Amino acid sequence: MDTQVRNHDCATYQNEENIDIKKGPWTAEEDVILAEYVAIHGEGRWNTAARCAGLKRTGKSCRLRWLNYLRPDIRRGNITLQEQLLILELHSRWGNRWSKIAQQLPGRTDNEIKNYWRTRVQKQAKQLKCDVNSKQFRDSMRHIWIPRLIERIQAASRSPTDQSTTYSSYKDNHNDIPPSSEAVQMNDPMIEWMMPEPSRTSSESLETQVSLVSSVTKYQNQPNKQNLYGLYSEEESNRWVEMETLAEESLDSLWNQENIWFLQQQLI
DNA sequence: AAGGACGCCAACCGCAGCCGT
DNA sequence: TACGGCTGCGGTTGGCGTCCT
Repeated sequence: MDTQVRNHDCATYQNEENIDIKKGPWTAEEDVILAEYVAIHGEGRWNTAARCAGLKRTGKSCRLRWLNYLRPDIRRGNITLQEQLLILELHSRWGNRWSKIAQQLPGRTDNEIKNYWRTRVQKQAKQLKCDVNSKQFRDSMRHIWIPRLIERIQAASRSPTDQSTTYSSYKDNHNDIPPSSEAVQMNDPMIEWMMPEPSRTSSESLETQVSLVSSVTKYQNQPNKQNLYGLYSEEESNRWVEMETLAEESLDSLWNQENIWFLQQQLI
């Protein structure tokens, strides 16, 4: 295979390049050819790579295959709870900037995060009968999903065998988190505390970017402890309660046994 | 057992920005 | 400055596997 990469007549192939560009799934042989080419010549210059490696693919296709599949530091497996939390947080800040979000999750690709968002998160929005970019959905994410996600991570870190001990008590003490029209601004302190410090670099680990314990502490120390449902009209309050119930019901599908298993493995 | 519905994910497409000539 | 090639990004699609009836 190595000789196939090195000895291919690049100039000859250039003359044939438009004859039959291959599309569709990559074969194992193509993977080996591309991986060996990159190992020798490095990343970049993908059109040249496609030609000189003898791959009947476009440069774009080669780049995508390398970045999303062949790269040695690709992280396989389910999105973990911490990663889910970070994705939710970063998306609330940056929107559909998948590559930027992916930079904060080592080993994850923008494609993977994009797929995760579309298949999991947008599904939740659909179940809540609201648009994924709507204020309602952002509210439910910020006030229900993210706190509960943090709670689950905390619970897992406390007791790997007990995943459900504390959120109900947390809710009992924090049923005062209705949305307000001003509360969902991107510079809202409620969002800010969840974000990595601006001075931190993308090379820092996931764990250092999101201090989960301090996050929960800050969240629980929010000054507004009164039942703010009373500040809203009956219709608005009913809508919020309905949305919260729906979110609670649909939330469980966001995490699965694999995530719990992963967390447990981290704690062993 | 069969087939239709659904979810997931790899891969493609179009576009924009950058850079060298 | 204009142009063409390359790269990267976000949106979309199609195929495959699983689930459900």
